[in-house]
Amino acid sequence: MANREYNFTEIEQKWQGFWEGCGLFRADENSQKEKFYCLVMFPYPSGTLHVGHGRNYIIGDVVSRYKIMKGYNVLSAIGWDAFGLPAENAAIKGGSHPAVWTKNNIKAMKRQLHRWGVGYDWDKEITSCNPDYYKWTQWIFLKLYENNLAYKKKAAVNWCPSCATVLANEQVVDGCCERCDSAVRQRDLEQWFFRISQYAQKLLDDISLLEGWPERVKTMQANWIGRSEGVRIDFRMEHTGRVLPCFTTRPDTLYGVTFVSLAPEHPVVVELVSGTPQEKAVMDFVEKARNQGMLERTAEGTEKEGVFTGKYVINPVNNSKVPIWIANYVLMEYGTGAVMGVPAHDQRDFMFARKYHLPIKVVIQPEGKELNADAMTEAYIDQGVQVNSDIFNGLPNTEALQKIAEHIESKGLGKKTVTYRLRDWLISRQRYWGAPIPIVYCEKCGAVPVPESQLPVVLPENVAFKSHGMSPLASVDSFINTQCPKCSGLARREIDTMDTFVDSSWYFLRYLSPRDGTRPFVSEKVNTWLPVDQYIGGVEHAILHLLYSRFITKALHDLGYVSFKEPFQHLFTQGMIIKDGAKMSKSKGNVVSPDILIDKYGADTQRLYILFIGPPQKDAEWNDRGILGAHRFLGRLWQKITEYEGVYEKIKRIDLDISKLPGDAKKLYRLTNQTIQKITDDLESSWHFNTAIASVMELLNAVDSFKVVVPTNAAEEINFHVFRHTMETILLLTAPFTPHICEELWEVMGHKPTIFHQSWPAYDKNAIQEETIEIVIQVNSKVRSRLSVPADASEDELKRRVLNDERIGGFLDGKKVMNIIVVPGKLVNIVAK
RNA sequence: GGGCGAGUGGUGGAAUGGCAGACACGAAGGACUUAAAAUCCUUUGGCCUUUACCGGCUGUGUGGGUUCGACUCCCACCUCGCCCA
Repeated sequence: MANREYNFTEIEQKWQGFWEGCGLFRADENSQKEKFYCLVMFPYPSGTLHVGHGRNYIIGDVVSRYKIMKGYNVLSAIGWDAFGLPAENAAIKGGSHPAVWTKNNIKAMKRQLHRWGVGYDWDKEITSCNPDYYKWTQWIFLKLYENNLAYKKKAAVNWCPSCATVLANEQVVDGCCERCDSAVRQRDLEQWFFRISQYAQKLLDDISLLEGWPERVKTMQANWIGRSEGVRIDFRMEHTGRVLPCFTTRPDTLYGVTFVSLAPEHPVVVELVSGTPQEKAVMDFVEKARNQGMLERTAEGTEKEGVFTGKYVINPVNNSKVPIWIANYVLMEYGTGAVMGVPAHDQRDFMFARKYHLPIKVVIQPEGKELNADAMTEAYIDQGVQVNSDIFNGLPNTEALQKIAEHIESKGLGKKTVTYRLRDWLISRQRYWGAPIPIVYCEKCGAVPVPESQLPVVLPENVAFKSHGMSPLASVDSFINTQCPKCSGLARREIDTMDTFVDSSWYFLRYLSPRDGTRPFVSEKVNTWLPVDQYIGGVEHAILHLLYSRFITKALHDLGYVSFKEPFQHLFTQGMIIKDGAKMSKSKGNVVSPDILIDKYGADTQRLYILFIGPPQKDAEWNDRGILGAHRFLGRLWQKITEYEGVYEKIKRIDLDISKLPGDAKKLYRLTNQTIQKITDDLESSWHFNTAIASVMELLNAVDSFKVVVPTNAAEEINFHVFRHTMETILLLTAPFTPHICEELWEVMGHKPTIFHQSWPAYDKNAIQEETIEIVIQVNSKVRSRLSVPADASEDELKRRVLNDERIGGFLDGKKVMNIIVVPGKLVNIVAK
């Protein structure tokens, strides 16, 4: 029989069109089936996709197709995280307008997604830079603002003096501007914030609800939120008697305080030194520290530096007078911006004290050795017993920690406090290509929110991009000048735009009603479809995007818009594809383009290789030649099935019964059923696509040595039945990975499309059990022989046969059998001396 | 410095207490071909032994431990990656 050629280009186009036409991925609103919301992180349209990106979409597609076959009503949608800096940078460099640049990239990437054969409900496509989307991003801002979850305050921003512009954090590379390399300074500007810190405890507590999340992502989130319990201790300033609150997690070291240090930004600094001899030195230091940048200031290797203010505070528990210093390693953002210095028991304080010759006082002695302040070379931070601590002497420090905290609180000298590392979310960007913040400033009324009826605040298109100076919006008069919604007087619009993480923190709600012009999302729909059953994306979003999305969901929940507390039930983080030892990136020049490979081998080959390359949660090294193995497998599958094209329809179907099959057929039929079990297991439990594919390859290898011909007698017909069953099973099991070829071959085997409306194969329970098994015989844990026995052989039977084994006899000569260990179904180990 | 993850043939990887290296890639040899590609067959961790078969030893970053038995569990260490300081 003449085989057809495997023309993957033609086949892939044919089936992509077919699925689109039959609406395979169109989620059914009225279905009785159980819902399954499968979500991949929507891409930033940066240009074109490389094979590393592909992993995300292909995994998502495998899950969607598998769930469709499992009988779920699947929702799988895609969109574009389309606001962002690269588009604007391209415009500044003299390229096209961000809108055009973005639109072109979306077009290119959409084509790539189609060519991979990944299926989405394209009717639900959303683009975050379109007014019909960002109108609702602005709506969310207003809701947060109305509920005191959005506010404005002065905050330090990154400022490049040479470009005369504000920089986003990601534009600051090693403390310098990414464009001109000049040192970035901190500058105070009015900034918009979301009050995520108000949700710190809920975000922390509800991590326990995230059962389907990787442990490490949950740990990263918990660390980022950074809850710490401690005590606010009110020191009094000697010269005024006013309170200077210090936060500490170690109240047990309170008697060891020998100085207090303030953050350079601390508001009390100016009044402490103004008009004093220290003023100049202190203010110079403050200026220097502020230009140092947070990261550098707190880095372990950085020199701890400080300056004395000339003033003192009184330690409330022992009335000792200690100097107030300013120190670069103290941050205003943490605690109260003032910390007590305990050099004997804190390493940074220790280094600081040694540098500036401040006293060191030991208050915790370790068990069994004597600390001597003068002889110490580093701080003692571990546990011990209190000394020099008045009424707390002799207590273990862990106990004293509680007692001193209670003592402080009962005497009104401070309060037990919980602090979080999590800061409020700074959402304003001094940038053009983002959703405008819907606020206007009126001389009479102040900051006034734009009423919902006037949304969206449309981003003007006709603007000039300059590499220097303010955001392009600052010079668009028609945008800036407006009427106050309250008093109709003259007003100016806010020119800052929103962080793109705001756009992406709610897009999964919009997929359910992407064209609804009256509301951001339909509560009944999102309450039905969410939480997302499976979220798939890169681990690089483990903190920010996922935390922001959780926050927005919780805020919407508390405001009564959604009924669920968490947006994502299960999270899967796929590993990166590495090439030449590095992450694929344009700048490194190590990207592999999917288009060339699809032209040469087809999308199915590429999908199969990406899935076969290794376990998907781990990083994997790309090998250009490795793809050949995947292509060969598909070629052999094609060959095997098309060889009998036309025969399948002629042979009547019968039910197979393993007990009636001859030897070879029985073996193949059993292996086929075992493979169904193995693959289903791999997909359900661990997502080990690589081993799933390996076992299909093994099955196909087994088919190679199975004798099958176009049947002319009853025996040949039995074999053909078994062969057909195996090949159909292979197609069903492989369809989620390589959908086009499987769909085509399904048709070749005489079926009507689509294979995805077939149910996932179930294995024949009678057919997976082996009749005879091979038992390994060990002598002193070394394999010495093998034995073929019935699967149900008893332990005694095994022992008897093993000891009678002729090969084993030689190894037991002159030895005494001490013990025989039998592992049923696996091995027998004879321990002999 | 802390937390988490990883370390297995020439390469990607498999095995989560029971035959280490499944399945692939690459390589070597062979078949087909005028030739090449494609395809198919055989071999393929290292060392030793043997004409050959059959064998033996050794081997999962390093060093200990638990166990009849350890890539797998425990302790210490080294290297790399990520996150936090």
